[in-house]
Amino acid sequence: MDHSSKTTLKTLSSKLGFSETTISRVLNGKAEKYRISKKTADIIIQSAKDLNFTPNILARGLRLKKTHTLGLVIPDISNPFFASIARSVEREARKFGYSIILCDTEENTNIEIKSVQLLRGRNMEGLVVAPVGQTASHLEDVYNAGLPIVIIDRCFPNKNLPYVTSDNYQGAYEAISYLIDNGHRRIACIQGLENTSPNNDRIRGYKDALLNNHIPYVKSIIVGDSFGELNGYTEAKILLKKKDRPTAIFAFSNLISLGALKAIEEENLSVPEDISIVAFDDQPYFDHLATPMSSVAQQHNEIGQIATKIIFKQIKSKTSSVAEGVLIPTKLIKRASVKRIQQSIYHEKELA
Amino acid sequence: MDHSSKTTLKTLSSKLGFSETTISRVLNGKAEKYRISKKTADIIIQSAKDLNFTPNILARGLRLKKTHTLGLVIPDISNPFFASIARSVEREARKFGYSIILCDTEENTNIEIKSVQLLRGRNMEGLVVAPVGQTASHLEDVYNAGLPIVIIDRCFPNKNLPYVTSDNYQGAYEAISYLIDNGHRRIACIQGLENTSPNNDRIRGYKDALLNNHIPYVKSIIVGDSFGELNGYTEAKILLKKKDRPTAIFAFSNLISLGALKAIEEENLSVPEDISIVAFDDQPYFDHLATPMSSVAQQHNEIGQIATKIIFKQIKSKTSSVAEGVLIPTKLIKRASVKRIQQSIYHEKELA
DNA sequence: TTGAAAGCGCTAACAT
DNA sequence: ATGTTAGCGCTTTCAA
Repeated sequence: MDHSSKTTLKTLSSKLGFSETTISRVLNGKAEKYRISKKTADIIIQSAKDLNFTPNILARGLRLKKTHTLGLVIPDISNPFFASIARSVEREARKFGYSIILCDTEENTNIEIKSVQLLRGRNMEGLVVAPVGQTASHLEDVYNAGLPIVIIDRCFPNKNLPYVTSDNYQGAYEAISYLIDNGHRRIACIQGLENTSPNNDRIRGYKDALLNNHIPYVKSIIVGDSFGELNGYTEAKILLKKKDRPTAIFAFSNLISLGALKAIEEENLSVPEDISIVAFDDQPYFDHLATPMSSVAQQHNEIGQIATKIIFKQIKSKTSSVAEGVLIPTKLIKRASVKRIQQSIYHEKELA
Repeated sequence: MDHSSKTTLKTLSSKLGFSETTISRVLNGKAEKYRISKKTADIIIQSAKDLNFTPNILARGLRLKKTHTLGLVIPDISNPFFASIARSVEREARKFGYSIILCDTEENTNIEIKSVQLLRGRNMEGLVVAPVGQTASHLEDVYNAGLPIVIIDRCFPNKNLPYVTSDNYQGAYEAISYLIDNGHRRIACIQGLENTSPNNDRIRGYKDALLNNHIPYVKSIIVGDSFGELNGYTEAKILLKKKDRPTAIFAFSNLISLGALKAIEEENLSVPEDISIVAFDDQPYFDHLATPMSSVAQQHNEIGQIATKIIFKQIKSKTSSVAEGVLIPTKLIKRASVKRIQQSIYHEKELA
């Protein structure tokens, strides 16, 4: 039943007769160091408890220039991919006594820029950023200004910025190889936001897999422009109505795959009989879909945890040296959504 | 290419020759009010921009006792239900220039208590809390101490605490009525954490629906103890092996329903032929499951948004008066997971 | 073993 | 139309 006015060092000081300094020392565990008598220390500690004293973090932060807070910037926290990552970042941070300010940028670069600025003003000790898009100078500025930062989910190859991402190239390469091994040749990609590193890397993996299997690459079969569900739906609709409908779709995100499924159902087609599908990013419910969905699983926990560790490393070293990049391996999960099909009689291997 | 040392009012003051006060005034849009000459104002604004000045929020917060920050306490941000809510809370807060500190309590009351304490120390202006469990005195203390707070997802009927939750009673009542209308009489509940308001209310809805349809209530058919996926799996396993296997399952959360589906598949049974199922809380992928899942949809956005509005109302009024509670209606979504079955020949209506 | 004083960066009250 | 002073609550010299 404490009064609503907060207890401060001053309160305690006038109550107990000791100086604020002494009280501060005791309450920060420095009693030993300053050889404060056990008796004094005990009194102070007890009294602090009784009066429900909690230090004002603002004041401490102002004085120490330490806020014990990290900024977390995410394009969409309701996307389970980012939610999982947020969870592991928060947990890892909490382990070290740090809190998280969460900024959702709604996939909007302007909001992202504002958020980063806001977080700087709020004296964050570090930033974990899953950037929306194609631009990164505002992030580089931050890093160069000495504020610890780590990019997740994407990276900017020509910028000096630490990052943690899945090995998108490898993941895509394996997924496409798997489809090819099952006889697919007309494999469509429904991509996400163009000119972002995950998108680029996945396309590279796609192309290389085709190349290594002597399958010609047809540009028109890569479609789409966003990682959202709607994009998956719209693009799948169009793909399915094409005369030379693809035999397989590679969806660049879990949301895209959901949208594609909706389109497939609407067209009265079914997976995998009429069309096969593989999604990037596994989800817990993929096992229970009408047709269990094959996917490229990303290690959400690892991404968040390692990113946070990198932040702490920077905080400790206080040097924004040469940025390190970490690639987290993906894992191909084979489920029923991929059908083994007859190779076309025009397949060059058979012609040869 | 600014230097890494931060620009402060002092910096600007010595650079421009104006006092910190004047600069502060201009930069806070109070130039008019203090009749500061346009020329001066322009110089200051320009210079602030050039030197990339951002006010130190800690200092301002310390001075004004305003942090423009809300605490958001969530049991599991990777649960899409909470992620959606977090998103709408963040967005609503941002609209009013507020930021969010996110605390994930991992469904652990101790972490929750610590988080609330932490957030108090961090001078949050308000708390949005989705409590883990059955205890609430730490939350009531906060409210009584004058800190704005709103509970979401649950409520504590005998505590004076503002809350926003779905109308769990009504949602359950409708779901069970729907099952009954389809001929089901042995309807099992896989419940979440007991003695929490959503759980209690859903059970009340369940019982009343049975009662109004003259169906005897069998206690042993309500099982389970957590809102997680594992609980759904384990309890479904047991239910399915019973001699008088229920004809329908009412899963108290989206995660529970996922776990139940897994068990059903493992037992080589299928939905809805062998067993019908309805889940509380709709998810985007429910449409695409092996059997599209009937569900009681909750309005995630509304919950988050209204909760945040209530916080702001409290912040403005500065009185922790009598707490208001808001019930958000749910919506029953009928999909293929419910089968119309023959009524037993022993049904009392037919006997009568 | 303890305290006094200064200062982190900001804004509001009180001058002029 | 602008400046001086004080103080938010904390920690860290420096002093005793």
